Amino acid sequence: MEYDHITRLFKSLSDKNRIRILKMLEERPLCVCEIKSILGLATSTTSKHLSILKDAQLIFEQKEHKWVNYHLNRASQHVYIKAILPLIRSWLNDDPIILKDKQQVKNIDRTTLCSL
Amino acid sequence: MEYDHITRLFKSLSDKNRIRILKMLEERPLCVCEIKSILGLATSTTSKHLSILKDAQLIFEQKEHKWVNYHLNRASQHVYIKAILPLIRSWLNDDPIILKDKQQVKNIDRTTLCSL
DNA sequence: ATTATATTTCGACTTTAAACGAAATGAGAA
DNA sequence: TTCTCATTTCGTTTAAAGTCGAAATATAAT
Repeated sequence: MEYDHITRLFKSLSDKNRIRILKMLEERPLCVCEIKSILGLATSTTSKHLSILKDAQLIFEQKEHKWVNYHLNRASQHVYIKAILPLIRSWLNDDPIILKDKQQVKNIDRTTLCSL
Repeated sequence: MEYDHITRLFKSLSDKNRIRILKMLEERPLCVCEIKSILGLATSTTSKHLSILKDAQLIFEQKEHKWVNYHLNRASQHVYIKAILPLIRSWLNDDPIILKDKQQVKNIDRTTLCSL
């Protein structure tokens, strides 16, 4: 059923932490431990959120050295993703939490951050 | 928080019965008992789904005689609704379940349907 | 190979959501 | 007012989702 895709996509977008992740990824690709420390969640929880976003094809992963970088799937040819990502991109850009998250993305350094 | 609106909107879209309701409402306004009999759900469940879609501002209600008609909120000036409704409108139009639902919307008569 | 570390998977717990039937509400009709 | 009937609200049950910590996996550095 085609609308199983759609409900899964919308479900992946129905959690505030996942929206925050997507907005952070607009700045640059991020690894799990960077996202985890900005959101203040457990590593396992963060990983789960990322797998949900990946299943919905909103993001993809790319291994680099010892990290797994997650990227926004901007080049997707999937009709739903092509429609939704620009909407997310245009929304929430004045939200204080989103602004703070993005600022942190600019300031953090994963090499010092992740070895805790 | 602004993204509470967004997550509530996406959550309202993350259920297949609510997607079916929105697609049915593209045909014409419907009352609870019409929707209930097409979806095959209990009246109370159907009413709950409608209240969730109403809270998300995707639909609105209008009382007429003894029925409550639910309408797609096509004239909404809300930026999220203005963006999402046309997407839903353009999606799923070849899905067999959606097609069957819309056909039923054309054929049913609420006066005989609802007095059971 | 062994160690270190980033991430995922697993198991448990808590919260939230979907579903139903029954009872309450509210708006015509008699 | 009283009755009828469409809808909503309430209480309960079941299923799904979010969270954590611990264990397992995978990969880089020593």
